Amino acid sequence: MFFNIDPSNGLAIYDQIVRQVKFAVAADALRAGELVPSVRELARELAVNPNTVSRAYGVLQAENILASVRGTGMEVTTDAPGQCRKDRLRLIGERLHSVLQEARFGGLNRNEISSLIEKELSRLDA
Amino acid sequence: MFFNIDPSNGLAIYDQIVRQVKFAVAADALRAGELVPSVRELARELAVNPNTVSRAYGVLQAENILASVRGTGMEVTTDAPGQCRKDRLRLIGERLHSVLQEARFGGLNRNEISSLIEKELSRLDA
Amino acid sequence: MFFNIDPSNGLAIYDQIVRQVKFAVAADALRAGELVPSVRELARELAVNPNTVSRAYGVLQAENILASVRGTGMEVTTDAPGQCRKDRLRLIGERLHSVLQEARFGGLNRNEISSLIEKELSRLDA
Amino acid sequence: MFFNIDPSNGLAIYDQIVRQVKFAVAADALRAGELVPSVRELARELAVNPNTVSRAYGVLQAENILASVRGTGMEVTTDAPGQCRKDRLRLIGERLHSVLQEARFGGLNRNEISSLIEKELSRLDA
DNA sequence: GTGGTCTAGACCACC
DNA sequence: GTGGTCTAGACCACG
Repeated sequence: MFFNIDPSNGLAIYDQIVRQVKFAVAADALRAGELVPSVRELARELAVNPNTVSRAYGVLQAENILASVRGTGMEVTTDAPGQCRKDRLRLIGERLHSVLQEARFGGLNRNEISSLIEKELSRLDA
Repeated sequence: MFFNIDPSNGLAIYDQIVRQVKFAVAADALRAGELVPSVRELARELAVNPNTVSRAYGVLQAENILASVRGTGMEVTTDAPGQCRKDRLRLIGERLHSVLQEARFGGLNRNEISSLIEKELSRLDA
Repeated sequence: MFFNIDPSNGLAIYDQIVRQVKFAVAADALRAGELVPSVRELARELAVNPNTVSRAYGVLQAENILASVRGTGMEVTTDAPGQCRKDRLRLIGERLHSVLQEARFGGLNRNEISSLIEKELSRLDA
Repeated sequence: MFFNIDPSNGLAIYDQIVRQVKFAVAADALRAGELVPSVRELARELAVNPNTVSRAYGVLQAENILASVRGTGMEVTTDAPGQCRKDRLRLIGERLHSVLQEARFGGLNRNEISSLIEKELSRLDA
């Protein structure tokens, strides 16, 4: 599937799952009405406890991104795509803001920040 | 002083203090031999529990950034400046990498990422 | 304390806790700024697993009824009283509606329903 | 038919079916010897999985409300009417008790409870 | 001491 | 098979 968890991320695992489901919906990799992987399946895939996945799905349900269909699974709501596209920029923007703020506060000038960004962007492509 | 703590940062408070002390040293705002604020003073200033500051100082002591001077306080070691300048890019780079990775994974293309960065950079200047 | 859990209620335990906290706030038994019982304490008192209490508190946090104070506990927010007083009638009204609907549907006429209510109300006072 | 299922009721669907069959018998809408709808027919009508209906009928059979007639279907037993009329008040009374208990516990006084009941009763007639 | 997170494993209701 | 709930017990960060 389209998820990758990084335990040393700082973010809680369940939160990473929440974010990645949102991103997958925002990127049309998951569409309205589609079923997300079952709790057990995703747990196995990510080598994570089912409860952790269940918790993430619970959060997404509370945010009206997913809805449970009895005995069938969890499906993406019709509201989800719009909401997730809106969320995506906000979620990433918040983290980016926090990092850039620290960089600036840490005494890096704009040039140093830019070159650091360039370096990390090319590292990403590799 | 030169510290600002953001409790909703994801990073633990003590870790934010550790990082900011390192950054202050890297930026020459704190020089070798200088005394850092006392645990109590900094705790009051940041509206944080003294134990939290104490823990941060403990970590910095273990990394040989700070050394305790009996009856006086904690001073910046002579090794600190070099070490902190080295650390600074690494610490910020790691967080930046994590965010950019999420952005890329989240389906943003290079242009969208760049414009998001521009937006956050200008927000920072404001 | 002011909570009583009924495992054979149909409602999940964590949901009963959520509702009862709301009711306690609505009834001014818990006021804004006050600390609710700690997770472990309430768990012990109700003879329930701490995770169950924690989950209830998590829901209340998400609804902005409680806020966690690092290392101290969970406190009632300033928004809580108004919100809980609004919620109380709705929550009870919903259950009442469901029961009365069933009674009516079950072929009881208004008189029979009224006398059943009277009977249960006096049972309550006993 | 005379059934209405509410999935957000708290009660399990199969239990709602059990109760409603009992109520229909108690109200003489179903009489001794009459055939209840087939599993498939009722399942289609309620937009519910046939297994769920089958389970409900199984419970009713175990309680001697229904009896299967080979090759024909399930019929209402001769014992059923008496038994169901007895059950009806008990089943509804139990739920009513639970709600009123919560209302009283939630800090509503007798007047507030009464006016809430009035409100819900008139809502029902509409 | 506090809450937050995670694991492991169980039982239930529903499909 | 599915999700929902609960228990038991662990570790972490924070005060």
